[in-house]
Amino acid sequence: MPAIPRTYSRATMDALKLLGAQIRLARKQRLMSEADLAARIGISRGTMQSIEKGSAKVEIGLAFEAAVLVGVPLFLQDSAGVTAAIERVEDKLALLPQSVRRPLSGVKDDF
Amino acid sequence: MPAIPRTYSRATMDALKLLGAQIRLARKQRLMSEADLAARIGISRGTMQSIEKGSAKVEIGLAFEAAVLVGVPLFLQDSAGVTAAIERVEDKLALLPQSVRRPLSGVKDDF
DNA sequence: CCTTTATGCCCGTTATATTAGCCATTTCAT
DNA sequence: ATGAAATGGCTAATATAACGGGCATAAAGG
Repeated sequence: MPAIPRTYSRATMDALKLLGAQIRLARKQRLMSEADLAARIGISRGTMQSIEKGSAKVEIGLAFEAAVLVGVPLFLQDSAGVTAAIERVEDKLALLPQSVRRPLSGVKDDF
Repeated sequence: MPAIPRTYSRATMDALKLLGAQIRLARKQRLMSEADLAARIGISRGTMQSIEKGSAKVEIGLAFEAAVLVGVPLFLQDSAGVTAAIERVEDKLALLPQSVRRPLSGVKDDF
């Protein structure tokens, strides 16, 4: 057992729950059983259940695969905009210093 | 080694990459080091790096925590709408049969 | 009604993510 | 310039997620 059973913020758990519920809904709309979807992804039915239950301890890649496979949008509504969004973020990233570093004097922590 | 090194769809990897880049960007904007953010979440720096790298094999809960902590929006722009969205999805879910079942005859698979 | 299937849940085993720690390198503040 | 800190990448050890499999219940369709 973990010394401390790790906690998650409300926002995280809400997001997980939402994602899981969306997947479950979309799956049923497509008339797939848990076993069907699990097989498509290449995971066990148990893991599929964890995903739909909104468990925090599943591989993010598996959860995303499930979402993609049943048509639940990730982050952006249009999947076309994702690559563009990646570039945009990475452009901004390029403008920042490679390593962050607080000046020794006090700074404003937020913007 | 895994018998089969598991593959992920393009859409999934793009979403992962975007999430990671957004977290990295937001972290730097807040002048936090990898170690800072990792400590806040309660994870190792190595895992933090995996998250920002967009690895598919991190716990989804940890990745989401990182996003939340630096202010990267999950799925919806307004965090207020999340709970409402959950209810909406679960309402729809309630209207569907508890267990899906294909009629024996051919059905339209999509809507 | 009765049969078939989907779902919920549990357990032991196995695969693997996470960790702490370390070192090299880069990079920024002074 | 130079020193302190951030980042990148690696390792062995440990924690734990994912699996297979099984069983019970619910529920849909015939």
